[in-house]
Amino acid sequence: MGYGYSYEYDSAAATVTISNLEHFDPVHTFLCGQCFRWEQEEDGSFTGIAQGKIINIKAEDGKLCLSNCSEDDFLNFWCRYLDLNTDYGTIKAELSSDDHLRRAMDFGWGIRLLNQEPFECLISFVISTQNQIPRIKKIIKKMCELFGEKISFGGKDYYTFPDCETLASLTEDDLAPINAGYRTSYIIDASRKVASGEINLEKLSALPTDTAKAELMKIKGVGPKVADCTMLFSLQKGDAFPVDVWVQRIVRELYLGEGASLKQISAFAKEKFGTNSGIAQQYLFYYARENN
DNA sequence: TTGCAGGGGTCAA
DNA sequence: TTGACCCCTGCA
Repeated sequence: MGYGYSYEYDSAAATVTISNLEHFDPVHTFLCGQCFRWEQEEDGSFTGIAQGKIINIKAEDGKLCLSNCSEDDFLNFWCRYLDLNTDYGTIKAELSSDDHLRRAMDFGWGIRLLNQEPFECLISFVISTQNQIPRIKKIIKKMCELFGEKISFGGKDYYTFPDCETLASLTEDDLAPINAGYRTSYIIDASRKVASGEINLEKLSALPTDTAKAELMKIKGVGPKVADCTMLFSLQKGDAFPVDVWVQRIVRELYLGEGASLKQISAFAKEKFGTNSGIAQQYLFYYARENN
């Protein structure tokens, strides 16, 4: 592979075991706030669904174990989803010239930026506005239960994220049971714009970040923060720097002082972290949130 | 028990 | 630039 790690596939157990993988920790990666649907199990492992596939990921003895995973799915999907072929060693070396960031990276050393599915990511962050994580998760879960497809795994039922056509066909009344409040109309607007092709999420990935951002912000309920999150977590825009209250707090405290405006914070990130802004944001965000 | 503030922002005026 | 906002939770 050329990225330091190697893997073994056990076809009888449908398990991929990855060895010598650095800079990856499931707890850091799945709980750093970039995703809402990876569930932590009692044994500390995580179960998640993407592309209609469900796997369990467990870190053990320095190895990473992917259960319910075919070799084909690993190579063609999960590898990219988990961002395993990005060289985090080099990125971290570049960022570590900054003392604050080095401390944040020591703390959240195992964060990787997932390459999530764009539509799910977009809707999830539309739901996240002016909301707290437990409620965000609850709303998304309910939406998947009502409008996704059921998949059984390990004796439990899981649900896929609904596709844009399904959500686009719904009314606000249909969505009332998920209790998303005023975000309900945003969900419908976003779904209809994607389903109709007015917004082509896959194509946005190839556009310059500013252009893609402006496109996304044509959707109701999508402002600068939601657009940045969607681009960073699902459209491979590593230079996107989502500024939420936590990032505002920590950037003001560590770098710019109390008076810094939102605009100044964005400009600061662009200048200081450049193409690595997104990953820098995740380390800072996780560090700020876990340590208040 | 009840009431109130505030939350991973965004919209509309 | 400034309130209002659905709903939920934590805390007097």
